[in-house]
Amino acid sequence: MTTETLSRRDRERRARRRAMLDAALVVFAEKGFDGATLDEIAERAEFGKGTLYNYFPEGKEAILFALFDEVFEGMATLIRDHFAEAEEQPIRESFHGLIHRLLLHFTENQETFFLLIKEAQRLMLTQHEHVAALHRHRDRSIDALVEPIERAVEAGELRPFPPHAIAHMLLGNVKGYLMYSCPTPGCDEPGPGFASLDEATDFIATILFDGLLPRD
Amino acid sequence: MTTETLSRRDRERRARRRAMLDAALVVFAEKGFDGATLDEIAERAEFGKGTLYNYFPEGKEAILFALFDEVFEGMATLIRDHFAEAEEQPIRESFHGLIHRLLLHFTENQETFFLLIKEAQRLMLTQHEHVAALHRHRDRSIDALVEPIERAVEAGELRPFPPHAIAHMLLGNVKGYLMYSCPTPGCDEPGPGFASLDEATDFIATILFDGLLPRD
Amino acid sequence: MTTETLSRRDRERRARRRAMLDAALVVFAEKGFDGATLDEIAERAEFGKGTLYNYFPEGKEAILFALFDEVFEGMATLIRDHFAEAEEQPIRESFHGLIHRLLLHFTENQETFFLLIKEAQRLMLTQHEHVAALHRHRDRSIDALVEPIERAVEAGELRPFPPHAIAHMLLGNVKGYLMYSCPTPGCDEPGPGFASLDEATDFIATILFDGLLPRD
Amino acid sequence: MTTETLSRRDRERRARRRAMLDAALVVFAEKGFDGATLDEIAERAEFGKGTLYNYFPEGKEAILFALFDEVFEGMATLIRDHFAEAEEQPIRESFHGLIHRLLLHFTENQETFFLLIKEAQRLMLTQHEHVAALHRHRDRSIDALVEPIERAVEAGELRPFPPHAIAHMLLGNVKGYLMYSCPTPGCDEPGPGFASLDEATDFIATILFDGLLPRD
DNA sequence: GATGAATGAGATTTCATTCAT
DNA sequence: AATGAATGAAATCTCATTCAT
Repeated sequence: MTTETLSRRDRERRARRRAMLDAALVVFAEKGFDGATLDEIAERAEFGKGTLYNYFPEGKEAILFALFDEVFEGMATLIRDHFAEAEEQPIRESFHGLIHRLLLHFTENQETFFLLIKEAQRLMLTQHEHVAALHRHRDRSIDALVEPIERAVEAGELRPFPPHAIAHMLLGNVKGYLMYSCPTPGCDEPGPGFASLDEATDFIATILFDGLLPRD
Repeated sequence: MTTETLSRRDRERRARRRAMLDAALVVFAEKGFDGATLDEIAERAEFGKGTLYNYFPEGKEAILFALFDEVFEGMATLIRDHFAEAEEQPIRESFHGLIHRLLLHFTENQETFFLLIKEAQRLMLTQHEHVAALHRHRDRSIDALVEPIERAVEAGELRPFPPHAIAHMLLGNVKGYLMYSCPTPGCDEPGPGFASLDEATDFIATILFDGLLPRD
Repeated sequence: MTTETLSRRDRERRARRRAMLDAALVVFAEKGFDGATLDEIAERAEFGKGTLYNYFPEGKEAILFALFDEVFEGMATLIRDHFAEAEEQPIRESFHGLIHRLLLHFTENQETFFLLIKEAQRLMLTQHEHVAALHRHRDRSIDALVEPIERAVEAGELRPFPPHAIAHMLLGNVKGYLMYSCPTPGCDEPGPGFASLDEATDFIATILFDGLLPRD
Repeated sequence: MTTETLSRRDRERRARRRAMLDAALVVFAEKGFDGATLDEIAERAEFGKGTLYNYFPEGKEAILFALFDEVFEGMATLIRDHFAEAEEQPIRESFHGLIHRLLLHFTENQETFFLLIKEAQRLMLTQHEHVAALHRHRDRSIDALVEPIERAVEAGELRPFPPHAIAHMLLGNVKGYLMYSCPTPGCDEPGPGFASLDEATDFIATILFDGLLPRD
């Protein structure tokens, strides 16, 4: 009945929630939201199906959105952390580093990437009641990018395009490259794309900052 | 019983198939594959639900893949046509024109775009038995791009990146821009992005060919 | 494709609807609304579970209310028919006859009676969204009674109580007697109450019209 | 550990049981047995859900039957008390008083009335394993009525009908009137029926003892 | 060939009950 | 003894597919 006991309960509760979200992420990433069943999620999480409803009383969709919370927050945090650390770098290096981090992040957390592509993008083109929430989620990553871009544009270090547009294109190119390089699932071949993350990073950064036309 | 009669039947058959696919495209684009029901498709096509099975005996998914056939073929044809017409142009102009055409195409055929984003991308990250077919579909557009890119690379007009990779990034940037500029569905606001297709085209072309760093 | 064909379809459709309602009545009467399952109703009706939803797309409750439609209409019709036939009779004979008919009706259609007691009465004491509809249903029987009662009251043949109240008590006494005389289900004993319907009718009519105090 | 301590425990135990039954009565009366959830009952009783099972190890239904115990016992006691107090009154006055008490009792304890109508009546028309217990419960009220009725019949003060039947009709008319006068739940209108309990009592007593036909 | 009613597998969700703390 | 999280059986409902007409 002491704080110790309470905090143990609390810790356990969080651990279970975590286990459920982990399981759900894997299943949603593989099968997609509609293809996933609560049975499979519960089984993978090693809980009874009903227990899911203790943690997410609003049901299946609430689990998806809880995952979105984390996934988008993770991306925004990564971006914010990067700029906090790379404050003094010239713009190209700074973004080169960010692209590298993002590629690494989504390579190491492929389920996260799949969830974004399969479910977040799909829902954003929908009249779903929570689209707005989704846009707000995405905008947290965009917003973290906009400020440094804005400064660079004002300093004349980047072409004078709308910072929002630039931010979207930056993330879009990372996602686009990952879609391209993604190996066909279930097939053994390694997938197209560059052999190393460094090369991939250079490729994206070159296109974005230098363009495909050779500069003499 | 003559060829004339037969060909009339044939024409009617095709017209019906067309009507079904048109209806399915609209419904799939709006609701997504899982959210769409055959009832709704049949009703919109003004046919009985059973008739769908006369034209697509393999069922719901067969309709989706028949749409993919058309949608990807349409994109590949657009690309091929463009290069057939723009044979003599310098590389930047030529691709500038292509980007414009693609933006126009997907703006005028938004359902097509939604289908690609919502369903084709999703399925490509799946172990679905027909992923390979999907990749082949996509590769027809890519292949139509690769040849001119290859020539430009060899002529030193483009940086020496793998033509496949370049082709993917080109299409990826068009899709990325469209995702960005797409208005929130159900909301009246116009959506972000540039006011005119020309500006959008310039934006994408500038990023891709000249890069975000100003050239002096 | 002629009217003949169409009317056959129509007849079949109605026959199926009938079979479903018949099955539902039996199951609802035995198990109550909550205790009944669609599986059991479908099985008893010898249809697939899904077929129920073709006929009652609004689901389980819609079936219940469709039954109420019939059951209340049946009761109201019985009352109206009775007074249409018994126009010239003195008031006591007329109502004596009605009581007899009602007892017979509910004895022969015990499921109907059970449905009224178990579900209609329960729902009427509820904030259910369709209570109002239920009251209107009941009022059709009451209304059919009120007119003759009103005339009798005005003619001084009945005590000057509100006709509505009298009508309710009349039906209430029939239901009350039936509740009393109803044999314990599942038990072989015959149930209390009078041996014949005639005696029961006399009993109810005597109480209602003459009172329990002997008139000298 | 002394008797005092034990009896305090005992008193507390009873108080808790009471609180649970009070909560259950309210919830069962409003939602019905099937519609009620143990969660809601526990919350209203301000106990943990598990605690309910310490007091009613047989579960939800045991709570319902514990309520029946009290409700039927309350009715029987009311009847017995009445006749104990009204021993010397002439039969009509005596029953007039009883009717008044019953109306008052159920008006003041509407949940009790709802439980009887919604659940007891329903269960009595069921093959439930405890129907017999329910009948026995009801018979305690009936039995308390039968004796005075029997005496009155033997004394020629009431018509020579079976006392059981008369007892049932008496209670049935009270319930019937209450069902009639009950306002539509959720609706603001006052409900039909007489303005005062006294008028209602006169109405019921007149019907039962004097009949609807005017005595000259 | 066109039709749409019939079908039942399979999905989400609820909730009485159990039991470790 | 009190608790409430865990549980899974069982319910309603949906919808792709079949098939008799």
